[in-house]
Formats: sequence, C-alpha cells, structure tokens
Amino acid sequence: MKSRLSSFHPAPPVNFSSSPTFSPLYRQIKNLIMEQLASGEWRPGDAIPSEADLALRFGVSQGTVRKAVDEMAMENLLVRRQGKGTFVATHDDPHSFFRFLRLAANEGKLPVSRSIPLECSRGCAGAEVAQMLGLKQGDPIVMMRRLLYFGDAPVVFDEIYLPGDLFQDLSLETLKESDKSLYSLFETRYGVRMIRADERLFAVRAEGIAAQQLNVEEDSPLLLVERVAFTYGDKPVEWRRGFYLTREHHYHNELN
Amino acid sequence: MKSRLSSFHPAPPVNFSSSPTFSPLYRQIKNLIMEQLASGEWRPGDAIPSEADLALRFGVSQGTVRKAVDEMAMENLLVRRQGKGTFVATHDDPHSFFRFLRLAANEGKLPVSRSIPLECSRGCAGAEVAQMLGLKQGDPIVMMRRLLYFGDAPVVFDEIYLPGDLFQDLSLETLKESDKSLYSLFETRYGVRMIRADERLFAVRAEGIAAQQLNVEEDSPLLLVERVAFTYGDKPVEWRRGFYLTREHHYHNELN
DNA sequence: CAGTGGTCTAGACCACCTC
DNA sequence: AGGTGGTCTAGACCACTGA
Repeated sequence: MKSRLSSFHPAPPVNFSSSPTFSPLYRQIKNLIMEQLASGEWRPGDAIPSEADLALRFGVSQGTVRKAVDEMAMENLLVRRQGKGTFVATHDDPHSFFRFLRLAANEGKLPVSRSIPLECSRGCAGAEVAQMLGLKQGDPIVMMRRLLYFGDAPVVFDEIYLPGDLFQDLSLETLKESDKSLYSLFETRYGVRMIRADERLFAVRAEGIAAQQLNVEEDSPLLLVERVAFTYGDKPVEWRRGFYLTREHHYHNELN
Repeated sequence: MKSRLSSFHPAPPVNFSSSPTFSPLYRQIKNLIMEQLASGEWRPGDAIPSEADLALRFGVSQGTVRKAVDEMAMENLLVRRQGKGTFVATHDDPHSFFRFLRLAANEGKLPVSRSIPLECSRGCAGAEVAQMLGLKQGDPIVMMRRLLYFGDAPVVFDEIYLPGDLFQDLSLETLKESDKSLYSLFETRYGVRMIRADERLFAVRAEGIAAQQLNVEEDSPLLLVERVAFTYGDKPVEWRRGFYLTREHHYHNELN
C-alpha cells in the first residue's frame, strides 16, 4: 500500500491507487496516533497536539485528522474537550470508574465502594492462565485476590492474574497503600493501560473462599464474570474471575 | 430555537444564534429522519433517499446529511452499503440475529437454534409488568413462554410480556407458524421495531417451570436476564425474563 | 483576546454496485 | 455509464475555555 505519511515529516500529496490493502488516509493517521499512545510518547491524562498542529505535522487537512480523532474518541482512547484540547483517556478519571464495572444497585444509587486487597502472590503460569494471557506455561505471573465492598456489604470477590514481568514490584503492600482503582494504579505505576475487555458470564454455585468472603452459604448462586483485558495492540494483560453477589445488585448491560 | 428546516421544504440558510437550546443542524436532520422512521414512512429493509437527495430536500449540504446518517448508522438504526444506498435496519437480516442475544458457546461455534413456543395468553398487567412497560395496572397484556434450543439441548427459557394493544392477534399459532426470529416477527407483522434494550443479570436458583423446561435440578444455578426493550422514542414495548443455562454456554459481553 | 474543538459548506475525486 | 456511499480538501464561522 502506498503511503504519503511518515511520522512527523510532511510528504507530497500522493494518494491511494486501487491497491488490494487500501486503507484510507484517516486510518493511517489513526494508526500513527495509536503508535504514539502505545509507545508512551503521549501519556494518559496528557493533552495531545491540536488538530491544526497534527494536520500540519502529518501533511493532511484538519478534516482528515478530525475523522481519525473522532474514531479514537468513540473507542474511549481519547477524550475531546471543547475549547481545551484533546486528551489521552485515563482510568484515573473517576468518571470512567464504571467503564469496566457493569455493576448497579437494584434500587437507588450505588453506594461508595471500597476495594479490600486480601492477598498477592507470585508463581508460574499454569496451562489455563498461560493461554488466557498469551504466555508460556511456567512464565512468571502475579495472582491477587480482593473484595469489593459497596456500603457495608461485600459484593464482588475477584481473583486476578497478571503477567509477572509487567508488574515487577506489585505486592500486597502496594495494593493496600493505593487509594485509586486498580486500573488507575496499573496505569500510573506500571504504565499498563487497559483499553478493552472481553467478559464471559456464568451462573455458578458458591464454594470455598468465594463463599466465605462474600459471606454466603455454599451452593448459593453467584454470578461468575470471567474477564480478559487488553492493552494497546490487543495484547492480553489481565485475566480475572469475579464472583458477584446478585442479591441487592446486578450486572447491568445496555444493548444497542 | 431557530430552525431552517421544515420537512421536505427547502428553507433559507438561516442558522443558529446563541440560543440556550442550541442543537446543531445535523442533529435536526437526524430528528427529521428519525420521525420518518417512527412514522413508518420508511420501513425496515427499505432504502432511504440518497444523501444528495436528502441534502436537497432539507436544504443543507451533503456533508451535514452525512453526519446525521453516520450517527444513525452507529446506533444501528440505518445500514450503509457502498454503491447501493442507505437502508433502514431490520431484524429480518440474519446477520443481526445476535444483536440482542449475547449468547456464545464455551467452545466452538454456536450450533443452529430453534425457538419452541410453549404458551401464549392474554391478561391484565400487574404492578410490576405495568411499571416496566409504562402501562397502568389492569391494561391488557400478552404473556408468552418459549424455549430456545441450541443443537439438541434447551439453553434459554423466556417469559415475555407485551402490551396487548400493540399485538392484537398474537397467539400460540402465530408463533408456531413463524420461522423468523421473534423481533423479526414483531417488526414485519406488528410494525413494532426494537431498537434498544436494557438488561439486568442475576444468578438465581432454578425452580418451577424454568427448571423443568431446561431439564435441570431445582436449585441449580441459572443466569437470569431481565430485559426491557424499547422502540422509537424510547418507548418500552417488551419486558422479558430469560433463564440461561450456563453450562456449555455463556453470556458474552465486550467492554470498550 | 487567542487558541481549542465543533459545525457547515462546496467541490473534487475514488470505490463499489447495477444496468 | 450513471448512481450510490466513502474520502479528502480548503475555508468560513461558531462555541467554549482560560489568561
């Protein structure tokens, strides 16, 4: 495929021919911006250059940059703020706390939440975790467990698996000291930003530690939410099993 | 708010002032198109006029129409097909069968499905149903039950409540004769098109008819999916409780 | 006030479909 | 060949923000 783009070096107005792998200009721009994000050049919370600026750098019209940014804003990678600029999306923003937590109260508003870390240990990936995280068996991993309280009651028990090499110094102390959300911590401390996730939901019987921690009888029904979360480049970087107590709460989903 | 638009009558190029309820032109266009859809002027599956045509009728530029249509395509109200035209989205399209059914097989592809209607009766809305459907208690409703098979096994047991006045002649025979999906039937036969839905998920114990029909022991865990579906104008027109057997299958959700 | 994103226009050309 | 949606441009002006 022909390209008139080289990062930050204006190029002549050549354009696409009828090539089999045709990709419109704005998509090439989008990819360039994506690379800047993935490389950490522009960090979460930062403002990226103005549309006019980007148009100049890339040697395209502002409308083309605009379309690229539009798509990325739609995908929650960027956030536009009129009059101020365009910013790299961040989990630090309390507004985006519920982007990956589809939990709601059956009645009324969801009370404030607390995350209680229970344990954090290191080990080697078994077959299942290795497959989910795209690792080899035996690769180092981190496993952690935690409890989510809403109001006075525990509602979610999470078991979380992470690639060990990306989260070198993650420990129970680190988790306890942090007052941010988990993804916010991952982002600021480890430079790992979650941008997408796949969830599989099952109804299961409560057993073992999940039943204990959620303070329910064995064999009570629990909602099991298995999640694989991805960072830039569709790279899986978290596998999680969450047990949700759906008595006063539920998993909320909007279908369009 | 000023408007230069009157349906299908070109107007002078007046534009917005700094009014408190400012709405951009393309949004006004969008609303006009929406009205055509809601009124049944343009029916599911139909082609709507070309962008150039619409631009002429509305007295705006093609780019403005384009932006309106873009948004509606994003919301699955319209479907664009390059070289052919823009069409009103329809549930008749087998491709959109899974738009409102987030069910997937744990392994492999989902086998073909069959819908088995079990019963269909008329009655009066109780408090809960009335509230969900925006009716008054005692208003006529239709209740139906059905079973969804995937391959040889029943996987979903649905209990569905509809406003009686919108589905006058809906009966068990009607359901048995139809080989389409439910929403497809609603659309073609009753002119009721679902465009959006809210779902609440719970893990519950199997009991009564749901346990029988899904062929599981009482107290087995089942995934309960409560859905309110809306048609144009955010009018609720269906309330549904679906019991999902999540052994070989799961509820799949993608978070962005 | 200057700088940012947001809207709107008019026109050119490309890619895809159908006749 | 003619129609449709898809891309790209250049330029004008509006709305919002903050110094």
